[in-house]
Amino acid sequence: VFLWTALIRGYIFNGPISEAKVLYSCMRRQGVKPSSFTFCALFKACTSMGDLSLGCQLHGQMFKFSGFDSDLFLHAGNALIDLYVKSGVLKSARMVFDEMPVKDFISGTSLIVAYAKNGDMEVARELFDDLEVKDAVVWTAMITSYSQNARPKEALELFERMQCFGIKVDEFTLAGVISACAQLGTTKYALCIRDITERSGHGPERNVVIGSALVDMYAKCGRLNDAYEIFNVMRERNVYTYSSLILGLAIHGRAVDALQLFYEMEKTDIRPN
RNA sequence: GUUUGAAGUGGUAACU
Repeated sequence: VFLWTALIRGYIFNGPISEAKVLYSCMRRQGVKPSSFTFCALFKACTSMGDLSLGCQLHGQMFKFSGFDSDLFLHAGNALIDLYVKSGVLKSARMVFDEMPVKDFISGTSLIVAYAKNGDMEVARELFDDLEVKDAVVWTAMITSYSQNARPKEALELFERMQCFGIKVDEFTLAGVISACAQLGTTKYALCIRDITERSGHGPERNVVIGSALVDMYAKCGRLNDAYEIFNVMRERNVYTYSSLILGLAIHGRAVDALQLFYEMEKTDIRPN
């Protein structure tokens, strides 16, 4: 079973992936019992091929070989959840998750993001609260989910808790939090988050995402001079950066400046969308 | 005294 699984993985890595399926059939014909490692590899193959129905078949077969240690089943379960989430069958993904004796934040994060994208923040939050161990990724996923669902207060509330727990904040977290501050449109949070950003070492000079988010935030707060200041220190800019500042100028009655900036953008190789 | 094989990698910015 070790060799068969290794071979299947080889085909997933180097292709053609469809060979993984053939190998599994051969393996079964020879009476070799697949392990949790085998299923893990196969689910991964299904995900890259977009073959949901094969995944379902294998899911059924996996029950016949129960008796995997629960900590080994974790990996296969996560791979299966990944397949279901990416195939858009959230219900099946959730079923697998609920039936896993040992869960972790890897598939937990996938599910939280999937529910949040459906606008189901209550379920997402429930999953989040139920996770016994949380890392920076799942904290960030939950915070940006609130942010993306136009619930900035909850995003900031959670961010505060994250800091209390001493979880390390990175540029992904900051992007979501800055967006939340922009939605509130008040200077109160803006200055505080600016400070946190500076201290984090992910300043606008080097990071175009953080820079654009800050430009947007200041623009929404009506602090256009600060927005310009950020814009000017940025080494790299993109269509988000320009759009954020143009919009900020436009909604604060500075139409001429907005157009002026648009003409400047046209001189660069950044194309308007 | 030391050392041995295959597995899940999820979260980021504007407008609409």
